[in-house]
Amino acid sequence: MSRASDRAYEMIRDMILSGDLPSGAKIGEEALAEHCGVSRTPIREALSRLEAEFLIRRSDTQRSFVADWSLEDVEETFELRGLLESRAARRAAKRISWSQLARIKTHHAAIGEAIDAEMPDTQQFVEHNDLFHGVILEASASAQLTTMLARIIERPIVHRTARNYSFDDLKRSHRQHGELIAAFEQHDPAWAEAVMISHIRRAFHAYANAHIDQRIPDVSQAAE
Amino acid sequence: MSRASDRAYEMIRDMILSGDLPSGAKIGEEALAEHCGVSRTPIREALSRLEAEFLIRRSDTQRSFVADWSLEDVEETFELRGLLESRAARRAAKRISWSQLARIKTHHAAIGEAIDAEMPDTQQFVEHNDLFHGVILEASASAQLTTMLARIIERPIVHRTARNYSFDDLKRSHRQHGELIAAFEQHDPAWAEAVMISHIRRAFHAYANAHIDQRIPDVSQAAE
DNA sequence: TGACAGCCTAATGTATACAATGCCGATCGG
DNA sequence: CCGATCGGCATTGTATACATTAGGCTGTCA
Repeated sequence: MSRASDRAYEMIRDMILSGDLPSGAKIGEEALAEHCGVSRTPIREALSRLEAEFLIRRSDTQRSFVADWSLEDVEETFELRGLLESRAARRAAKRISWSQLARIKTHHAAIGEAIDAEMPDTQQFVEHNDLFHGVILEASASAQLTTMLARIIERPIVHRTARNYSFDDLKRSHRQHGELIAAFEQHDPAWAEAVMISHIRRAFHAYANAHIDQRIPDVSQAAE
Repeated sequence: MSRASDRAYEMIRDMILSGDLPSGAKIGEEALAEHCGVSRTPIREALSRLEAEFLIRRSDTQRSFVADWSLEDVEETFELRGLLESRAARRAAKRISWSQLARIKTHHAAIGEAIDAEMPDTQQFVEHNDLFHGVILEASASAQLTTMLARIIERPIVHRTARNYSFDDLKRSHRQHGELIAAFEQHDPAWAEAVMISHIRRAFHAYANAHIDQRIPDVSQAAE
């Protein structure tokens, strides 16, 4: 990630995720270029990627804006993610290797440690949660599924989900991971798929409950 | 969108689909720029889009090659498409309006005419087949599903498809469309979803049978 | 006073020059 | 003769200047 366009991509993405760039804000290439300390060329490349990931949207005349997410959009995202990730789990159950299973158990254990502590270690939870799901994607052996999911997971909602988890949510998530492992050990596609659907569904409701009567992405009360 | 990069995109895509650029061929930006009569800037943009649509693959050092599609890759594509399009059908069944239903019936009738003729009118078949599926996507009311599917389905691929369809294939496709309409009229999500899965699945096997003991020549042979 | 038109500004699209980086071959040493 | 390393060459990454186009502002006319 040493290329300028990659750095620009991460900077802009972080600005959106952190709320520095509020929903609906207009994005000028020139301004971003100056802010990121690069020229417009890598900025344009970064914007393309962000558009593909639905973090920004473009007007009919190619002006860029930070995407604003309605609750319906959020539910759509979770629906799509559940669809793709459950299919990945199904494929993974058929193909997962012994070493992949071993790795997934390692991450499972790490997550267990993270939430067994007095104060749950969210950092460690998120990190190994990503790795856990990453192994499933790898085992699914579908480059296309992997690519499509990668574009969804970068989304703000997915990113913020873990923060909204209660302690019970974290434990339930961990238990579902355990059940996924059992399904993988049995090489049972239907089981793995069902658990994954449930897993993602739960994540959605955790999110929805946390934002029950709020307008969704207004993290940024302080507009510049 | 911009004119030069769009033209470049279409030109390169057509070269790939027509086989002028064979699978695995190396793609140089400079060479393409000269061939398309534009500079490298729009070429790079076109290559990004083509990569997102899996028509181009990039090496670890960003060299571009025409993607080579194994039979497994093709099946993956059909699997993904079936997954997304059946979900679109399910959503559409719940939401489709009377006027959308009317439009879909119009296209259904047009397809019927196209294949009832002495010589099937593939042009008309493909056109209204696109519109038929387009209405379903519209009725699904999911921008994200729509966008993702747009990246999977390349129109020229669909167009090429009709040529590989036997007369019976065309008639079966038409009958399945009729069943989809029935499911929509009943607003029966499960029914619509099931028919769509079957619809896409059958298309895959039509493809597989047509290429049963051939090395996959290129993407343009993919069937719907 | 309101609406339309034309210019002006600002933003995006494209071209080109330059920088950095990977690839390949040639040459030298074992 | 084989392998490794170094250097030139080809290709991609970035910057910048220029072209084009959208959108706003203002002035004028009804």
